[in-house]
Amino acid sequence: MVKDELDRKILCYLKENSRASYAQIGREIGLSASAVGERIQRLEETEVIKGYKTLIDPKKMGLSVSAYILMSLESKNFHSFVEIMKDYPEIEHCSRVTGENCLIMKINVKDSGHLQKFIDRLAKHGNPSTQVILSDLITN
Amino acid sequence: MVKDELDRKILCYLKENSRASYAQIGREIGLSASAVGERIQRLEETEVIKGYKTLIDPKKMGLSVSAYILMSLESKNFHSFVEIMKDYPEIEHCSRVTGENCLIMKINVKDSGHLQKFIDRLAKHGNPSTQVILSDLITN
DNA sequence: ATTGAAACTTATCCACT
DNA sequence: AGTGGATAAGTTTCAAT
Repeated sequence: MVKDELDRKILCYLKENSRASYAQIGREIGLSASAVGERIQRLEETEVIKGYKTLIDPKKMGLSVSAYILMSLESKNFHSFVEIMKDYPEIEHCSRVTGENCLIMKINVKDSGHLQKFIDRLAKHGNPSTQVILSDLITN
Repeated sequence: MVKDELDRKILCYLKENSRASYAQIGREIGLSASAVGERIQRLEETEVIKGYKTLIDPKKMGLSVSAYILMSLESKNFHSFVEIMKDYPEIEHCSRVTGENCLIMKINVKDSGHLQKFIDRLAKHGNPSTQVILSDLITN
């Protein structure tokens, strides 16, 4: 899948600037644009590359409060909640983690009122524990 | 900054596919490529758009264990640790959250041995509490 | 697996609106 | 603030290696 140093260089470059052109990457690593294109196509097909995302500032979209919520669920509710959760637009990402049916999610909400409503909604299904984000120190 | 529905449509589209061409986005929302380009340039300048990232599967890079680590630090160590931490390649992202000098970070490591070493390194500065990721349920 | 050429598509600039 | 035309740059495909 990731064959050699050139693949790693391409991924390293794309990671931080997914809008870079093949030509630009090629100049950087000493390869023709078409070779870069073919390598990237292979990395996409083998799902080494899982997508190209744009980082948008939630604050500038009117979502001024971000938080991590840790939540444990009863076993019987777990899978139904996971389905319900997919329709919550507040959730930026969510992972299942070790511990008794535990989830960690990152959310973006308008304000503390919205946060409260969101927590109340979660509390119907489990025990959410919230930690509001003060600042992002590292973002890769 | 985000002026109207067209801006929101552009951001919504770019969010999930940051490699889309201006022409392609223009076709989608009924605008010329040059108009799309000008809007995106403005969204970049006003930092509504904070970057274009490629999602790479850590497992396919030989990083088979991912985890969230919650960590509280002593007040006097906090800022020096934040500087040290910036050189840890294992950290994918890290946020300061409410609570006594608390951090939440997401990390990717090779295996459980690597995880142990990493936790030991953190433990010199504070009290890390680790939750290994079993699966990603939502990724936006 | 990489190159370079050909054919096609896109980006960027600018005059016009 | 958007359009459309012109030009430079980029993408994609493919034969050759």
